[in-house]
Amino acid sequence: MSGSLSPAELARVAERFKALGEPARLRMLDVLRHGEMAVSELITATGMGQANVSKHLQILHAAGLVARRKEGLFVYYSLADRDVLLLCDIMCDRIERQSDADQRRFGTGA
Amino acid sequence: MSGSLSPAELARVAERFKALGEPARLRMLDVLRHGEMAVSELITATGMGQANVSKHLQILHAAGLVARRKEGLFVYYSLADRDVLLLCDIMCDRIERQSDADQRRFGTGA
DNA sequence: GCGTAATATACCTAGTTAGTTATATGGTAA
DNA sequence: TTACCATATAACTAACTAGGTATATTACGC
Repeated sequence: MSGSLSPAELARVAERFKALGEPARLRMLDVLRHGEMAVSELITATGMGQANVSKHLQILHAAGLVARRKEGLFVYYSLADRDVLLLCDIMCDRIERQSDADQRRFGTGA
Repeated sequence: MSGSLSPAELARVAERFKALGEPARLRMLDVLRHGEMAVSELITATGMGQANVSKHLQILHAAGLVARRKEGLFVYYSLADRDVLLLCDIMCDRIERQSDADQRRFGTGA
């Protein structure tokens, strides 16, 4: 965000943030922290439906957040790079800081 | 994203990413890089409708991405902290890197 | 008080999307 | 070939959302 982004650039950045803006997809990324996984493993790990998992994976892949590798019948997905987790970590830290601030502001009920 | 986030935590993180996943809101944040601004200034700077700007500001504020300060008739908004821009910068860097990679892969047409 | 300016909200419409079920695609094994 | 398995996609519904217009709220000056 160096200032004065073109509409096309804004749209691309927004697309990627939007891909992260869904609990189901964040959960899948969280699961993928443990390493590369086949779709069927993700289905088991998340408890989500097969078609739903597949669709979310397409969205994550289109956003460049996960990498894809085919091997026989199976398709293995993994985190595209460490920035993906960095983004989530920053966002989580923000939330922790704001939770702390809220507690300071409203008290913990002691 | 330290692994095994609760559904409530996932929802809160997703809410914040989703707030960033809209070109109009990214544009507003980009404009706010220049400093605190009243709503009317944002309307002028972005060319968006008044109700629309106001609604997007509520979303950004609910996500903790902008700070709000009232002064008389005016309400001034500003970036909540530098992490907001950091997130965008990381995402932009990702896009630049991937654009570079695409150019290397497909050629620049020289 | 009244009028007016700045912002927020209600309401509506059109477009989008998550989740589902059913089906298609691609690859393997017999 | 046929049967089967893993994944992707199509089609549908319900819920959500961006953007607009109209209205409400809030604070100021008179």
